[in-house]
Amino acid sequence: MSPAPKKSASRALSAQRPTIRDVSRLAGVSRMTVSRVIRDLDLVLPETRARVNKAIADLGYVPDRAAGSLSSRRTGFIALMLPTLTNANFAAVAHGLTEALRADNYHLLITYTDYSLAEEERQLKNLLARRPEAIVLTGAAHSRTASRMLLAANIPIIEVADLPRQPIEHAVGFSNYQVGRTAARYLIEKGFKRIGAVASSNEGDVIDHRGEERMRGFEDELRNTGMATNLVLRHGKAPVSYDHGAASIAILLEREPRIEAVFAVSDLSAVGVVMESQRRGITVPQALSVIGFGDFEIGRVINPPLTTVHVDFRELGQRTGQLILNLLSGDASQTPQIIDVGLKVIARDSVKGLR
Amino acid sequence: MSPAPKKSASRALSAQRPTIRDVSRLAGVSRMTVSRVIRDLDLVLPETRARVNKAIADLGYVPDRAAGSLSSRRTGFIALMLPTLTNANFAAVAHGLTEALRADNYHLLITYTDYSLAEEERQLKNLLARRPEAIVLTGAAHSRTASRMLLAANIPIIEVADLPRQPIEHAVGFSNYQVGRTAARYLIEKGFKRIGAVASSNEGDVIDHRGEERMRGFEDELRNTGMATNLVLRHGKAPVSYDHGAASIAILLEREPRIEAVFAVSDLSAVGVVMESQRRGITVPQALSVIGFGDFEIGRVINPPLTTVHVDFRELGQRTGQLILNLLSGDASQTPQIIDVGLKVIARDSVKGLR
DNA sequence: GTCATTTTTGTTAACGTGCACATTCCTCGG
DNA sequence: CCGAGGAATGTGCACGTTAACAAAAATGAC
Repeated sequence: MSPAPKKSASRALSAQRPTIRDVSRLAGVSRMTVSRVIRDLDLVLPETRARVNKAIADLGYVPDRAAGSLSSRRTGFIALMLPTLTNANFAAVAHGLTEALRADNYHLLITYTDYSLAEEERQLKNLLARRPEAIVLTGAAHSRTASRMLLAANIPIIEVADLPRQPIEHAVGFSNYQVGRTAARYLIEKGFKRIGAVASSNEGDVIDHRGEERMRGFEDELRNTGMATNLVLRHGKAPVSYDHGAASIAILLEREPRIEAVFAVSDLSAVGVVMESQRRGITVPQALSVIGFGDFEIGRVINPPLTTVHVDFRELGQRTGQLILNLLSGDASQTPQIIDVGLKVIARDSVKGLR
Repeated sequence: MSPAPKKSASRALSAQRPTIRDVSRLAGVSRMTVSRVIRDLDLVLPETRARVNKAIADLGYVPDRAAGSLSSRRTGFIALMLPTLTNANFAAVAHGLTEALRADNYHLLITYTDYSLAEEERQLKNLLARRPEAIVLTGAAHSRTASRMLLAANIPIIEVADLPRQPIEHAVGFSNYQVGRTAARYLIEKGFKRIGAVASSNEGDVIDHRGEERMRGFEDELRNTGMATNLVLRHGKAPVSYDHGAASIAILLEREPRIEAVFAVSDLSAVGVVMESQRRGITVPQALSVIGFGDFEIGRVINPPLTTVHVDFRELGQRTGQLILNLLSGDASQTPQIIDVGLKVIARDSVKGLR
């Protein structure tokens, strides 16, 4: 007499999370209609829509995007791979990207590699399994397998921050090489003769390729102007910090006490240069001029305020987001886009006006 | 004679992304065996495993976690909601969390709310549709619907950073109230009499609830010691910054030129206080002592270095990650865990040693 | 050599949704 | 009052994987 325990019966236990089917039953419509209401496809009669929405609210139904993704073949994920989040500029990229993508309800999948290529490869593998619709990463260097995986993924690839000489596909950023040249030019035009620079070592397992590009540009500009590059110092491990700058300027001062101006590969390092100099009684900018890169908040706050090469990373993120939206909506030309957001020197007080 | 065009035929177009089925055919095994190889379930004969791995490599197969999630009912996502990423401490939490979760191959789903409750609610809805297995968010305040959604999700909820008086479930953090009390106690014990504080306004649409807690603690400690609280200033909009500190100290100096010590709700603001004071010829710490909160890098770098209340956010993230792993592996007690990671004053030179 | 185990592999049926198409219902011109 | 055409809703199946169970093959104790 008692009915055989059917599967549908056991499913009826309300402990289960409600599905679109439960909503459709309660509202007395088909699953498809519920799906339409959820996605706002407005081919639904207002009263039907209201009934469905009530059912959704009553049941506390939350759509399952994994199931939706599987069916529609669109995940709504955008992958973002950064070297670290503990860097205000990279954080700003993430911020700008989010802003641009928020309206279209894309979800950012953020990972960071701690500047390790091996980790990048590992992360990438995991990331691709989530089927992102586009992938954003910092340019410069990737492992062989990483590059292959990227291309095989067959989705838009956008390299950001660094503008690589050979972009994989699209790129939004600035030229680190130009940063170096610009900084050198700035110091040269101010009339300095004994010009130095500090960066991390370009040997070892963790290499700051972006910083190294800046150094290359700096050295090239010095050479092109017929100036010596013997005060361009590579020292210590990436990522550079306050302590790195302090240690580096100590070395440089020993090598050439009459050094006039220094470019630091990052503001963080530049601040260390300034502070250590002051500690030794070398006043900035009277006795030593310093220019950094990145325009970190810290540079605005120290005394004297730091002259620096500035890139708008937030805008960089936003433009990347817009590019992605264009690419995915399909109305953009599919030819690789290379967008240079440019850079500029922000003159504060840490560089003396010789001229 | 010609076979009817079966569906399987059209699928055979190699343009399609390979699935586990393609791998299984090429390797001459069942899909299940491939699945086992992928997930490293080691009930597979080494030679079979090798054959499968070769097929995977040859096809460039990448598993689809959305399909896997649907089937296994485990997404491997951990949701993380922060007010912003543009804050070194929150970034450190994300960093610590990632480190702890990396080994178990969980994937962090990071969003930020820009300190807006409405945005938090919106984000949360999107997040829950991704079926995270746990959700980490900054404590303090949530909207009514947000709280309801959180509870209905039926997954571990961990509030971090702030230790709420009424945690939703688990919490890992420190007491902002204690920060305020500790700062006040520190200044009182140094022997200062005219003690002030600067924070953002607690009125308006964007309220820094955490900062307000610090202020409450600070005021309570002053009151408990029988001291005046008329120099506790709430001014301007959250989030506070360098400029906020500068503007605030200007107001306080007008109110009471003989003010001896100031607690700033954040190091960023504290630095502004220091700089603006110095600009006005008020030396720190001789004429004015300053203590901040957060131990941001900037505080280590300014002159004089900033005394501050420090919390180890990276460790906080790591311990949160460990808690999650315990909770999800099921061998932890399921009773709500409240973990206080503590705090400490880092004495530098911005507070004068009266005693 | 037999049979009970253990190890390895396979089969079937979900998981929850959206696409493509089909159906029903309504409106309106003639 | 009929039928064309559009608006609103419904049906069946596929998306790619894994859990649960079943079967086959290998191993070993006696």
